[in-house]
Amino acid sequence: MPSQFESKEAEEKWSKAWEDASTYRYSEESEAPAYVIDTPPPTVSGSLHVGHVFSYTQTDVIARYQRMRGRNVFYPMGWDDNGLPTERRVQNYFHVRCEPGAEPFDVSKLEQADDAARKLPPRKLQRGAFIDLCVRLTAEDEKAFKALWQRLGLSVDWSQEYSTISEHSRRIAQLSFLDLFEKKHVYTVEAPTMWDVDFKTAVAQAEVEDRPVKGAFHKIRFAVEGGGEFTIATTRPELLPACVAVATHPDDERYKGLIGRNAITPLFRVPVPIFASPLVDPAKGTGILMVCTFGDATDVQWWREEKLPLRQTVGRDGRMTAVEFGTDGFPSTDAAAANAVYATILGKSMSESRRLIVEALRDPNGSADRNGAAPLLGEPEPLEHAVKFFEKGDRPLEFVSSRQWFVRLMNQRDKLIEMGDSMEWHPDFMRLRFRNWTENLQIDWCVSRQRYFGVPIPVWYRLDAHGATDFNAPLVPDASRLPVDPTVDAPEGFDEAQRDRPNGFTADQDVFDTWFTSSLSPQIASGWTLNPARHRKLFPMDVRPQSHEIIRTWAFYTIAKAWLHEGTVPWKRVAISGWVLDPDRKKMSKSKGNVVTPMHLLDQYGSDAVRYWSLAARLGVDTAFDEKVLKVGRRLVVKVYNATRYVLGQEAPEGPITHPLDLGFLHQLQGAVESATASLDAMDYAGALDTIERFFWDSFTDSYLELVKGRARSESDPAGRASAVAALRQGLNVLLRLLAPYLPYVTEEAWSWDFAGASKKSVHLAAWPSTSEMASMGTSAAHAEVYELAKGALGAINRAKTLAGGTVGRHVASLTIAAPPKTLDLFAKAEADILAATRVLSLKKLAAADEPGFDLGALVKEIDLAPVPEKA
RNA sequence: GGGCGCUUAACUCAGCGGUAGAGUGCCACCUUCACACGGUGGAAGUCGCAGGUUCGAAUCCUGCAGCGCCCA
Repeated sequence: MPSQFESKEAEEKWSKAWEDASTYRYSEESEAPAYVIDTPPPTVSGSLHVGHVFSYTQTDVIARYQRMRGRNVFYPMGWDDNGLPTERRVQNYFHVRCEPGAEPFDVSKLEQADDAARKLPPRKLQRGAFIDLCVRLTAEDEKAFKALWQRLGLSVDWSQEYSTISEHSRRIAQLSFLDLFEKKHVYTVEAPTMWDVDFKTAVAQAEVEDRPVKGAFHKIRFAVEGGGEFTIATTRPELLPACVAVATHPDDERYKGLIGRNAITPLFRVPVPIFASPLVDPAKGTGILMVCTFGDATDVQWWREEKLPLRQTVGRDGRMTAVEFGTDGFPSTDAAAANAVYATILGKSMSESRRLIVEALRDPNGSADRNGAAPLLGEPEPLEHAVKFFEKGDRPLEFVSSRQWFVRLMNQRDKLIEMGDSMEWHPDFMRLRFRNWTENLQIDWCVSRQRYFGVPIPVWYRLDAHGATDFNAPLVPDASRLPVDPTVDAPEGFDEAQRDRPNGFTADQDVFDTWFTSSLSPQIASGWTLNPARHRKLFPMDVRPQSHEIIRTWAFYTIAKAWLHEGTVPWKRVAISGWVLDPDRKKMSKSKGNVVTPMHLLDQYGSDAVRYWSLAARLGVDTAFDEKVLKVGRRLVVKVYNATRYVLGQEAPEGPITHPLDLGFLHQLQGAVESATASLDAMDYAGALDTIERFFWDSFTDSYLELVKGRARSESDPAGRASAVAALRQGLNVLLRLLAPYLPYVTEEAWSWDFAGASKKSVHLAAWPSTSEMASMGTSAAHAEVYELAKGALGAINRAKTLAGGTVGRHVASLTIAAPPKTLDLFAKAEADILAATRVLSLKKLAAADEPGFDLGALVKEIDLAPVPEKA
């Protein structure tokens, strides 16, 4: 037993030992009931973050507890590697871009771009080469994550490792699509879709966030056909050429006369209908507004409901596309003037176009009625308003009409709410987040992405005799062929020569939204239809741990998939971890530069201490990062180590535990076990830790251990000595098991010295202390009274000693105590131990009146310290 | 605008109907044979504010304020 605990050495030694011995392996054969965890696959292209350590450790403690309870724990780990974050990381790391038409280039020797390379334009790569780089980089990122997880001591079964881009995951994702296709839960349609103009891809509602943006209300004068005018207010004057209608509230007296007539837009002089809609807020702006293709979601709704024409002027790159006024789609009463204005903004960005349009609106010649007044009234009024952004994007989203695949969810809303409500949420109020989101769903789930590193959508389309694509009858592969890449593989009944030829076929070029695959983590882990027996054992899973910001994405989509595929919930409970905030209670983020990385903390304090910090925080509660708590953790680790060294260093003949103090201590320990067990069963690992730690520190090391130190070495009382040492060992044995899920390294080290026995069985496979195990020791509440009295007397006498100017080591020449008879009775049962622990040489006892609720603070009547011995 | 959560000692947090708690920090003392990454003891809070229910409220209810988050 070395005198110092070296956490780093212990971490290396034991994480290797656990892996070598398959300590955490799920058993396919075991008869024991399974406990199944749907581990969140982290996005590996993201940087390691102290928040990872926090939430994943909270999962691990549950896994370890259930394993000790005898459950056959299924605890896999996945990596979410496909999707946009990886593409961005690869683009930046190698300074490359994917362009399907690029020249071939051998990327096998390509290294991280240096400063010189970054001065040149990014290298253009074909899709295959780009994907190779994505695979290469994610493999490295996964290594870093895995090293962290192993160092942290996550009891993951690494034989169940998966990644969301692996062949198996691609197969499951495509199977999911086929199932949804057969059940008619997916459809493709050309429709306005939220579109990121930088990433040039469609995004789903769940990936959209509102951000406050500074803008301005522009008041613009429109003419009315046949005479008259009115003024609209808009924050997006650049969409004036895309104006298709004007809307006002049906009850707004100011504009009632206009409804049903046509307006004429300024500059472009397009006649557009004026209609009434209750969605217009009369108090906002001027109460009458222009409807465009497409300024926002309401424009899309009006386009559908009012059957308005489509005037798409915003291109997929966020620039003004070529349109011609005076043609069918773009009528104008003065096409020449319209085209002249439009020519100035053609190909320009939104912000540039806005500036140019506002400029043009200041010119009286631009007005629709040419009455000598400029169409722009006054100066734009600055305001701050919420604008929709792709959560990973930098420019506002545009609504662009494009062909996309959707999963039909709007018709499932009620059922999804029901599914969410039927699950346990920890903490419970988190269910409201799910409900809130689901109730407010606006559109079906757009699952196609115009990206490269993802699971291909397994679909082809027929081409007719003229080479036109028939989107009405998509071709899907047989399930047995999956995974397929339709850009490489041909559909059944066709051969490769017919690709992109009249009467042949063409591939769907898109890949799935990352969430389409990550929402299948339970099915990926269980094997689903590929392994029905295993799936039946593992699904629905016991618990999904995750953090709260992805309730609307990850939890939501996973619940949706389980419902659409199998009509059930994916898990019984959801455990929501909080965030780690910086010391000022601000969210950690790269842009703020306040992210704490975990590795140096593990080096400095040890994994067990870092785990202690994570596990002292309750589920769902955001916690400020506080290094002090790591120190507390380390203190506990050292204390466990040293207490074990002491207890195992005591020697005594074999003998039963008979002393009332010893039995009383064990009785109280049983109470702690029951309390901790109840907390853990309710997912309250933090409450259990509090109970265990407090008992360990206060009751075990500070009280019990001090009280029996003398007797454990006694030469004159062999039976008492045997009892003390046996109880010390029993107490330590139980406490090490209670602490094992929290502090796996130090408890394993301590356990290995003796309790592991000849078989060297890990503490992590030992049984969680049970009520029956504790009950067999013959303890009772009466014993507990003796123990509690002794504990209290120890404190009272120490207090008196300190107040008298003594120290703990100082002997007490004489002590007089006074208490009611019952207390003195209890005192007598542990008297020798109490006097030894407090170094009292002579004791006088006075009987006080027998009053209930005697306070031990009044126990000591007189105390005389012995003289300090001369130093030798 | 609707909803949720938080507000307890200088700090980080427990407690959630019955006499205010822990750890850190602070102060004093102590190297006692497991542990100075330690021990013993001490000082420190009108439990955000205002009402209400109750014999009794940090704890339940209502309102308000501040902070954070979710949704629109």
